[in-house]
Amino acid sequence: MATESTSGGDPARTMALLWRSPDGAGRRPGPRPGLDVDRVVAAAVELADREGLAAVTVRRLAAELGVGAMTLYTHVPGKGELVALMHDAVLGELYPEPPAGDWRARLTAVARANWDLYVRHPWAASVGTGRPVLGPNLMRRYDLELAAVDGLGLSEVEMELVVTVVGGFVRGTVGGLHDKDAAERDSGLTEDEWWAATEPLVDRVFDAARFPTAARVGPVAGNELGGYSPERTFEFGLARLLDGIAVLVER
Amino acid sequence: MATESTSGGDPARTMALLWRSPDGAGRRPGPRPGLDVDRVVAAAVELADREGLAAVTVRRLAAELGVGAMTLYTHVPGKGELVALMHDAVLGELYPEPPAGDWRARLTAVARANWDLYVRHPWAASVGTGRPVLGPNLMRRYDLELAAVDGLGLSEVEMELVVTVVGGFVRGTVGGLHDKDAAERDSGLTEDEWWAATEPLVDRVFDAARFPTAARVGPVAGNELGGYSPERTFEFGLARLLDGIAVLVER
DNA sequence: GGCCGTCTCCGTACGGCGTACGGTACTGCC
DNA sequence: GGCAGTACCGTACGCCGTACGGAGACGGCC
Repeated sequence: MATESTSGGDPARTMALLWRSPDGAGRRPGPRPGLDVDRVVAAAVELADREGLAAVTVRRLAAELGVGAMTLYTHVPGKGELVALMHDAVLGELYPEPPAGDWRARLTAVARANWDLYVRHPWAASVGTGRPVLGPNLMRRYDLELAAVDGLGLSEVEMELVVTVVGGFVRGTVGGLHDKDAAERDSGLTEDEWWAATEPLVDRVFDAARFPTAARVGPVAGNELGGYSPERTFEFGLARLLDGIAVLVER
Repeated sequence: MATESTSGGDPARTMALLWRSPDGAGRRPGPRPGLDVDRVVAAAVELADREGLAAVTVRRLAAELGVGAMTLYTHVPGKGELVALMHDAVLGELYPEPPAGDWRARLTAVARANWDLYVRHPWAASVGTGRPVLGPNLMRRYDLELAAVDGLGLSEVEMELVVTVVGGFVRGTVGGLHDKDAAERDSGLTEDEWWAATEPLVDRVFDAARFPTAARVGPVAGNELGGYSPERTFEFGLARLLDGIAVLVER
């Protein structure tokens, strides 16, 4: 699912940036910086929210900040690290308060908080997690989400699996939202307009006898859900998933 | 989640290619074609399986086929359409036989078939679905998966939602696998090597008092699962999801 | 006060990408 | 035999990320 890599240069440098570790020395000689990591990252997040992660190019971002392209490399080692910093930055929006209530309320809060985050920052769902960038906000999320399933009599492994499954479900489902946004942005067509243009083409090839169930269900679902509806899918799927976890928890 | 767009040129041309509609005329004047769509798509799929979707560039693919870069444009309108054709092509591997058995067996078969497909073709999980490319194999999948949840007393909308949720879960979970592959490929480090290099950096900043649950669960889960384990997540999550769907079906 | 070393900023350039355009050579039909 | 339509593809354009090196600002030291 995720396509945007975050790997790149020196991991120690990346970690230092993520945790904003002071580099030891105080004011050094040289001109006063006109820019800092936080401003760069904030502008990048804002740009990605507005026009998608693909619009965040070094030149574009630099122009938006009113500096030359290569200036960004003074503050950030490279594009990969920038994306990592953006990702950890938006994760910082999660859980102003830790999830509370009974386990079902807590897990619902976890799912909904992640969903809302990805709605605000759709690009964030496509940041690769193959080598998780272990920033402070990712750590905090991991900790709070595990805490949300603590004390239920689950083993450590089960706790980890529950959290991962819920997270994977949210990411998988929100991916549809992200795709819709991206498609609308770079085709300039709303879903209705697209379907109006596509339907006649489908009719020409679609054989109801060959796809009987699709022919019966597709139109009904399409009408009732108003096309593909990630929100409905999220609500429905979350309810099913929680019912399934209940079987495990309340056994 | 998905980042690879498939949009682009004339939808009618794309549909004709996907459905391999004969274009009416027989042999036309001109040199004998040395290449056709199927060979291009097959080579692209093979290359993507081997080195990831990012390795499928027009120049690279053309070189692999022993032709000039621009030659590909004779057979395929553009990169977007190529990806669409690749996607529909691998979907053709699904369901040599329709899922059979009771509903739980059928839905398990659906989930596992998609999982196996994405294991064979990890890049396929990152092909955007914002404007689904309505090829014959996507249609067939949609039809067969809906049929797998037919006759359970679910409404049309519920049928669609169940299928979408299961699909979203599989895609979301397999995303982890894809990320791992991609990260290993372009960092050259296995997960163990990466963790060995990263752990000391984490220890320097990680504060067990600040993240108590993570400090307790993380190491246990890490050891027992051998790092992040998408396979275990899939098995565990599928069991929970089916239990939850059972509550709906057997109400 | 002057110098040195370091830092910020950034112009230029390189090798990639997708693909528009136009040219060339081949071939089926009249 | 000529023509029209096709397959192939060299060149070029505007993007991308970023390596490299130079210019100018500034703190610390003498």
